[in-house]
Amino acid sequence: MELEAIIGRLRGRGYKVTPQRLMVLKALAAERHQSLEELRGRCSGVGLATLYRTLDLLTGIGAVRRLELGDGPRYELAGDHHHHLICESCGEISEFEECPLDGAGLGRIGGFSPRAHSLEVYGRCAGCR
Amino acid sequence: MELEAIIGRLRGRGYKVTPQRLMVLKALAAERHQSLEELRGRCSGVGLATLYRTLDLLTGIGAVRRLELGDGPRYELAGDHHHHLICESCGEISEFEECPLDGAGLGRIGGFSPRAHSLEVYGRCAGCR
DNA sequence: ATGTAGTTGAAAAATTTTTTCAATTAGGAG
DNA sequence: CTCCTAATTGAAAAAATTTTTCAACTACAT
Repeated sequence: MELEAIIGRLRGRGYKVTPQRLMVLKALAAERHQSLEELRGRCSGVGLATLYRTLDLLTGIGAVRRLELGDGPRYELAGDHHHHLICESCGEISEFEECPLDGAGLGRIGGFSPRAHSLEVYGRCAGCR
Repeated sequence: MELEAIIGRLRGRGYKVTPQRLMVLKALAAERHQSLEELRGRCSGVGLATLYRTLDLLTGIGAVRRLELGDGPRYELAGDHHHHLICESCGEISEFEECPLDGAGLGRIGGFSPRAHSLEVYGRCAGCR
């Protein structure tokens, strides 16, 4: 399970597995690309500072991705590779899994060696056309 | 010239071309992906609020892109299509023009019709390998 | 030259994020 | 199971960032 792996990674690095951290992880597992406020809602009892600290920690160990999709940061579990579609009309955010870079891939670019990438696509969702 | 086009667009939409706006535009033309502080440095005499307002305005009319590359927002003229390489070791930001999506292109994705996209590549720069 | 809507700077307000610090707790050692 | 200790937490304060307010100013159409 996804969460188990993250918990293992926390323990492996000497971090404690606290109820607060578990709560944040479960909140993240419940839905993708959530804003801080949404996470707050799902993590009642977890202090604001702890929420920030936990997201920092999880981002640091690669368990969480911090997104900037247009209005304020969002967070999601970093588990699977996918990209975001942002509707410029209604603001809806959706995902797609078929990475357009899969085929072409990213070889060395100049002297730069890629490790990861993020791709955001802006346009209009089905509903808004 | 790039700036002329933007100035035209401002006028066309009923915005005034003020010395402050020109100063911000020239600052943006001087270098890519600048932080607010860098822009501040190049725009002496321009009030902070005006700088924010101007960047907002220019972003609104599509003349400027606001970037989120890792630590704090950055801004650049939206003129040409390019993407960013972010070195995870030293933080250096560089660009590349050859868009990997050029060939494959982005057709309709599900019901979503793409208008633009942004791609950021994280890895290690030549110097850090 | 004039009038006016748009613009500006400075300060205040609002928002967001980080830090501080005393109290609490997870988890290893015995 | 109990103890111990370093890690963690919450609340409040502080810091950083962004937006708003408002009176004075100015670009530019007429």
